[in-house]
Amino acid sequence: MSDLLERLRGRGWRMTSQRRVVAEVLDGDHVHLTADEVHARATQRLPEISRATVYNTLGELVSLGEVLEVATDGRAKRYDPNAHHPHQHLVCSNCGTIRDVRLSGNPLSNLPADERFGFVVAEVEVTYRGLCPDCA
Amino acid sequence: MSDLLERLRGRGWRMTSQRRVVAEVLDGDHVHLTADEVHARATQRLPEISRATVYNTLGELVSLGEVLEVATDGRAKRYDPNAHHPHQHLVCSNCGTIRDVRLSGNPLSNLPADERFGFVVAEVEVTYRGLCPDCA
DNA sequence: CTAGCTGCAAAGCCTTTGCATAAAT
DNA sequence: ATTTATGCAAAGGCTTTGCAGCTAG
Repeated sequence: MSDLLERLRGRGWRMTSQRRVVAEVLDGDHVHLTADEVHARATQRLPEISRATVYNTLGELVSLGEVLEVATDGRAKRYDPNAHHPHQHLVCSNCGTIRDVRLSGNPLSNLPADERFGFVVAEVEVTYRGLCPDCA
Repeated sequence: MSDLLERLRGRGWRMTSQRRVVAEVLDGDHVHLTADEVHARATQRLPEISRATVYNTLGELVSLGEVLEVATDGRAKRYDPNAHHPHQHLVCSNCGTIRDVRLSGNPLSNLPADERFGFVVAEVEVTYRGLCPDCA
């Protein structure tokens, strides 16, 4: 359990009950919820919260750099609150489950400047695809 | 220009004019088209081809392992015909352009067996995100 | 007070599906 | 002849948007 809410307050983020609930639902380790799952959990605490607000809030957290969007082929995007600790993902090709892993080296250093085709590279995303223990 | 069509014939893939056109449009280096772009280009050669057929065909090429799906956050999926030469992607966060790059080492070896959480890992996907020369 | 967030409902984009017709082997 | 692909149109999932009203600061 990290301090997502505290960080947001510290950045002067306007706080509302909806935003607080979204941030609370999202916070934690190995959390990779879809927008719909976030909405479902938020609804348990705040029955009137709308899908639009969940989407707005998630979009904002992503812009702020406090939450990462994880694109999984075909399925709905997932949201990862662990944006401040670089990590990689193990994704199950069957059920879509995601697990965080942490590698030793820095994958960015694998791409020398002279192979970047003029791109200004900001981040690297490493995804291991396969079957999770349950599906294998 | 590789020999996608030849490989497909060799595998006993039932050939139709629609499928041929899709495979032709897709073939080549540094090609990363969306389904809609494939349809647009295919339509130039074969005006009656339907979107459904393009989607069906793309899905089949992916199942056959001849084409890779590239998920880009939010935007439509892109299709990469270069499935037989392992490579990584440089993706522009602004315009979505994709470029292939080839690293020296094998990224899979970066994840030791004891950090796989019981997953049977089949492949690694490495994506470098940043701004392309035009957008930077 | 007032900038800006919320909820609703409608629309949007991308993709899939069902079924009758057409074509490949 | 038989099996499989095609096209159409409709539906589906996920996400965004417009706007009137509400709320935090």
